[in-house]
Amino acid sequence: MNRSEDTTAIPAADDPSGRLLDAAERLFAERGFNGVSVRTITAEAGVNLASAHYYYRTKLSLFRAVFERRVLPMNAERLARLEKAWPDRSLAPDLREVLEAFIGPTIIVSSEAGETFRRLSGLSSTDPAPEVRETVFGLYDEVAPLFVAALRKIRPDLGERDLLWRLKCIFGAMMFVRADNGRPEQLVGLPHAPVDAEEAMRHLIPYLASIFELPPVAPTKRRRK
Amino acid sequence: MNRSEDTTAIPAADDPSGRLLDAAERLFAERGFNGVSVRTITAEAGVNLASAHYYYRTKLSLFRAVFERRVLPMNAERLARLEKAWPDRSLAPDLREVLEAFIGPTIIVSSEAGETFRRLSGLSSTDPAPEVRETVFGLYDEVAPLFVAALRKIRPDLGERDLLWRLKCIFGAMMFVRADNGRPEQLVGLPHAPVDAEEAMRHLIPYLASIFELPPVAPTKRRRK
DNA sequence: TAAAAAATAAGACGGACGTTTGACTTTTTC
DNA sequence: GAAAAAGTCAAACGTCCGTCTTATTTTTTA
Repeated sequence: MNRSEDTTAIPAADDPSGRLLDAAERLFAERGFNGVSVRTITAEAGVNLASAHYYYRTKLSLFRAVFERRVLPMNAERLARLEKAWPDRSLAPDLREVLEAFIGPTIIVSSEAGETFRRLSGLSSTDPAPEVRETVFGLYDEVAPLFVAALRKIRPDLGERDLLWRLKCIFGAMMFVRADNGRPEQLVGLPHAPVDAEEAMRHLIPYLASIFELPPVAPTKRRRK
Repeated sequence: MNRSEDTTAIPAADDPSGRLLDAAERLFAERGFNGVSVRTITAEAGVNLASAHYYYRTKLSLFRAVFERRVLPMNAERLARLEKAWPDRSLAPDLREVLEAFIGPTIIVSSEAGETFRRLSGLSSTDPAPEVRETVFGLYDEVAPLFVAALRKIRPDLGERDLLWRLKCIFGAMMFVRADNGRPEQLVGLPHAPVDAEEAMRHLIPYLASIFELPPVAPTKRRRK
């Protein structure tokens, strides 16, 4: 009804396909892929149900479109930052710069619609539906392996298991911050305010760097029975 | 059909209500609350559809029952360990012991059905459906505040924001490990094997302890415009 | 302005969902 | 062994789902 009031997302023109993207992003972020119906999305977007099919064919490809709109520029930014932090592949880059290149764009995202998308992508990486996770992982495949390669270069002394477990901690913290479920705020008695990207980076980088800089975890020798 | 082959969960007798619990746990862990229908659960359990209503009234209360069966003993174990690590509340407990008390039981869980439940509870803490998250959070309310209190006692010098962000990292890593989505394994080129609880603790404890032992993050001074 | 293309609309498709009913069967109780 | 309780069952309730068809309207093109 009100044409200008609730277009929170910046990109996408004010045509039906763009309004569908915006509405879908907002609703998927709140309730997840399977928690929202196409009907709800079209109603929120103020377009006819059939338009969703007309522009995006299926619900999953609408979801993919929502994701691609944000992830593709975000990945470009991550790659650019990583390139800058690691111009010479034969030399080890600086750990903090690599972490910033990898995590920074995912926290900031490229517009004020970031808050919504951040939540969505945090949710989706552990979405119970396999097709959702696969869609999301696929879109990160362009950057994530390079990040792992950089970490390997920084710590060639780490075994595969050590690398794996440090990655789990880094991804876990990153995804949890992005999903922003409000639980930690509830537990320390603070209000659940939107993530402040600058503050997030100020904490995340040293915390995650400290994990990665630890000496290798000695594997427990096979115990004698 | 085969009575003894696939009773993965230890507790719950082999009666319909127990078989429902087992089937529900397995299926919820695979596909999430909204990804499984009551019909699928009853079929997997080999009981009539109406039995689900007879024993548990609603799908959500079946979910809650699944959760309570594991969480209540797990919380008891966490409380016991925390009590042991922190007998005198006026003294600061040892950080690693507190982390072990809090995280250990969630990784190990009390039976070989732990693998299934671990995934389920990792998934559910970021489930898109609010009623699911609330159910889960509610069950952790008995222990989580005590854990935060212990952390405060260990580091009284930390400001609220520092505590908050360290909590986010700790919870994030813990939940990510429990959800075990296989992504890190994929990225480092290792097979996605079930979590080895001993190995998990060997890595998680020093990693998360190192985060918590960092000096306070200096808040950036309010910048002049 | 006529023809072609694009967009929008209403509605129905078959199916799955959570939940409930009411009749039937088994088990328990005395 | 009769009465009561507990458990099981098939069937249906109303609702919502993703998708698609077909018709109509609007816009573009020539």
